[in-house]
Amino acid sequence: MLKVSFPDGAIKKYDKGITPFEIAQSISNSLSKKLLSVSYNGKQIESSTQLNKDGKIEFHFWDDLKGKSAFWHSSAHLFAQVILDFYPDSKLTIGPPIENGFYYDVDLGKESISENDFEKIEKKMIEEARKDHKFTLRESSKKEALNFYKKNNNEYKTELINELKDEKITFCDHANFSDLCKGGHIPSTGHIKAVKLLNVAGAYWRGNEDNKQLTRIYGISFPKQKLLTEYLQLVEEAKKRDHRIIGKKLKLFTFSKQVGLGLPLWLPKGAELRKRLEDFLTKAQKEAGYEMVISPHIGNKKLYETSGHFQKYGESSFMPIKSPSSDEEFLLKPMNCPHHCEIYKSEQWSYRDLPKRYAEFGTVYRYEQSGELHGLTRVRGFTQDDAHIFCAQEQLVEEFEKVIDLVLYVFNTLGFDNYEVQISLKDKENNDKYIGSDEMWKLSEEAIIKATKGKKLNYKIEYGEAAFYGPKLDFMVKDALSRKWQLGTIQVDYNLPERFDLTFKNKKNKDERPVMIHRAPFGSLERFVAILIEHTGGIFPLWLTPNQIMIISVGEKHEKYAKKVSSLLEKAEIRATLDNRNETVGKKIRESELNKTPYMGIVGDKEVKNNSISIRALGGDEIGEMYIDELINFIKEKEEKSYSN
RNA sequence: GCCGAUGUAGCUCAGCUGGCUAGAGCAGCUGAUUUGUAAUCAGCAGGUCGUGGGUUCGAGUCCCUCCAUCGGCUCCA
Repeated sequence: MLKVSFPDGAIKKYDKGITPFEIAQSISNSLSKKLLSVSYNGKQIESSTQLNKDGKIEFHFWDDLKGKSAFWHSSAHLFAQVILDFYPDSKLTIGPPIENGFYYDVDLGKESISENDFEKIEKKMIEEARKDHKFTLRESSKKEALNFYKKNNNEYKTELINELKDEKITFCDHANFSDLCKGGHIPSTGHIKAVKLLNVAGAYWRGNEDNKQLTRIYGISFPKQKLLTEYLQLVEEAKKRDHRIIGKKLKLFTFSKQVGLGLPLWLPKGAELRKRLEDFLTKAQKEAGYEMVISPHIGNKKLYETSGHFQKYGESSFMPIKSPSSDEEFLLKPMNCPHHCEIYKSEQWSYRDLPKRYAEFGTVYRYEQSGELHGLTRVRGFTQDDAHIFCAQEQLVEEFEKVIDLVLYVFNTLGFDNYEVQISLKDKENNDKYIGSDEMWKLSEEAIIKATKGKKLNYKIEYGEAAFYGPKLDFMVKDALSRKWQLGTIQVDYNLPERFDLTFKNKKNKDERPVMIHRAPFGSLERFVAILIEHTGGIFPLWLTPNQIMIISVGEKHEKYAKKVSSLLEKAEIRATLDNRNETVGKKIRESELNKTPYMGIVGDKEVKNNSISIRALGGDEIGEMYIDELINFIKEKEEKSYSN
């Protein structure tokens, strides 16, 4: 007999060799029909796998992540089967489930595929799905597996098989189709009721630019047609929150071909909003012991040779600027750190002076590849809310923790609660991508991990994501379409202090090398504003919003009073805009709504008579009639509350 | 940089398989209207159809080049 325990704590006995599917069936028939996948002792298995050891069972359905991932993984198999029907000479590579759906990378050889081909593939997939083919896992030897892929010269699968350490290899079969696979499928294709292929893209084999580019097809599938419709609607809604669209509508920023690609132009409303963000951070930084510095937009090439940035990025960046009279060359400042190192060097420091914390809203220029540019999130000229902290080794972890506090304070105030904390370490296989000794790297990595643990953050380690001079702690936030962007970043650096020969006098009056922390809570103002727009849909907190209240006059005879109200508000430092146009009240309200103005104040006969104003909130809520000083207090109070922590 | 798609007025879009002076709404300008909680009415003006080439009697429409944008890949100091 076999003892199986359930998540609710119940333990039941079954005959050996029973399958999870049969267990589900024994509980209820409807349960087994919904069953998509199973974990047994923590490992995701097939619902048809015979159980021979005692263990803990967990059923997965559509509403949990493992259920979905089995569903999409299996859909990728179905896709692969159909792709081979239409393109028999193509070579399959990998096809994993992702956060929303799945993709499959295929080498189509001479063929190509476009979105016009999607419909026939989707149709065929559904046709095949309806035949309710069972997914079955089959063991095979390495040799057999290699032979199988030799037949169609699939060098990709061959490479994958050769890398597998196990002699036992598994295939997943359904219908007449087999794919190298380690398991985790839904019982049969019949569960798949709706399929949508989303887009085609090029993707390099194993993510390496030097390898062949394969065709990647993204798709998503559902157990009900209705879920697909809902999903597509959700995506449509999300697209409306695109910062590029809202930024245009709200007149926050623009781009001009004449000025240059990836060089944002901040319009008055956007510039003011950005200034408020800067002021907010400046205040927080002052309280945290930072000092503001300012450095120029260009720097001598030698400066970046000293820092090592030129050797690393010189070729792929804006070309040096030559001066008319000498051989000197200058670079557009691609980062602020070397400048801040020189600022540190301008004086002698004692251990008593440390830490020194230099902050600057430093505008930098980087030549991003053309295919990389993306609204405000990826640009060629941007302003970092940069700071560099120079401290003694024993201060490092505490300083790092303080920076974490600052980043979290910024995120909380702006309502970013859905962020991922990522420790970005170096790629151990590719040591030549990095500078600095192993010892320095070890110290830096330890400090970051220690501080992150000290702050009890839930973190994830990513290898190969470090900067070339040191590891980072990155705060990743998703945009409207779930793409992850690095906003806040904190980095430990032993390299630049070495390269710039930075020192301070320690207690024993000996020169000691400081450690450097690079940090930017926003990351860059551009990217931060972009993500903020996508999170808020353009409805900014009251303290940040471009226009706090729109004063709307009903008719011509109220214009004078409206003007008076608006100037009273402005005197009280409330951002009020007057709409005295010869338009209907309905139209003025509509436009104010579309501009996401938080409040509207209507003035007509009644208000002129009462010396008052009638307030309506964005979205239509009636707040009521109040006197002007009441309104001022009301807005001030709401503004205070709009800092969300 | 690479793969795929797209590119028509300031904005959002229509223009079928190539056929006479390229359309609409919004925005703009002018005039009327003086408005009470999401679009008042009328008139006017606005486009070398992304660029350069080609096919054709004829190209917004077909083909090629380049540029840009969008979705990915790679990259991201």
